[in-house]
Amino acid sequence: MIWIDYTDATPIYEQIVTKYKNLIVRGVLAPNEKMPSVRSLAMELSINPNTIQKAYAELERQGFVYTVKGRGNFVADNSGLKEMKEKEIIQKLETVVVEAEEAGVDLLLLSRYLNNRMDAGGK
Amino acid sequence: MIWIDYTDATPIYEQIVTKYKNLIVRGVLAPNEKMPSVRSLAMELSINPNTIQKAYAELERQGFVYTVKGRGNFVADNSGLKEMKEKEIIQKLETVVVEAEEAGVDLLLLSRYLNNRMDAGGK
DNA sequence: CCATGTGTACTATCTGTGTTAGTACACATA
DNA sequence: TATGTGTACTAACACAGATAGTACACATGG
Repeated sequence: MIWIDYTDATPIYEQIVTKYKNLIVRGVLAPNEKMPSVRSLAMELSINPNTIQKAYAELERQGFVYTVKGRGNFVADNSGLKEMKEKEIIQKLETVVVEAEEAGVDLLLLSRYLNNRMDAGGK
Repeated sequence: MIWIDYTDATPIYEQIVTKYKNLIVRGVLAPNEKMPSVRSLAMELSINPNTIQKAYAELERQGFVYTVKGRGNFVADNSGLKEMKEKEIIQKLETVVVEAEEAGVDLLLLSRYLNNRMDAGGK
């Protein structure tokens, strides 16, 4: 279902968090669907169970999954998750905008890039 | 001239690199103008000279300053620096765009935010 | 009841990065 | 010659990420 990019400096547990958030927000994983167990996912990805545990704890903290002791982790049923993810992305966009402003780069440059990018993606 | 934000998780030397790149690109620092010495800037910011050295080495590596041994660091004279900074920012925007796509978030959301942001900034 | 699978909580260890501290040396200039 | 400059080291510390191993509590199906 997911994979790890070892050429990416992003910590493994963060990659797992991001990828599962995307799967959940896109609806690939249905609400209340069971997540892979900590041990099985660790086996599948060939990484340490503690790292999976850390990722799951973060997913739960952010409200994307809920945990039932002795049974496993399950996808949360929350229509607000997509909106949360959208706000997260807008926040990152804002960070880029601020950096552009501080460098004296015209935001029109970003706007043009984004528009071209949308045309290219929707072809 | 610059300051360090200790509430920011970004490493000190990276903050210094980013801030001086902005000052140079904006023309606040003129080409061939002398940069603060490693030791004096370390004193001014109350941080270790080695950290400044690391920042200056990075600035030189990226072509924003040049070094004359025994004399100091000086702002590079290169009209392409602004374009380099622009490409760097576009690259960060692209990263956000990819994350949006992976989460199934409509790029129109980003475009609308950016346009509103430009109107607000240009008031 | 019991074996198994589950989450959870520890401790210990290793690695890499960021930072500080201290020393030393070569070069440029007044 | 004294001072200011960049540069190159080594050592030490703190922290984050990751691994390894162990242990315990809970849920479920036989």
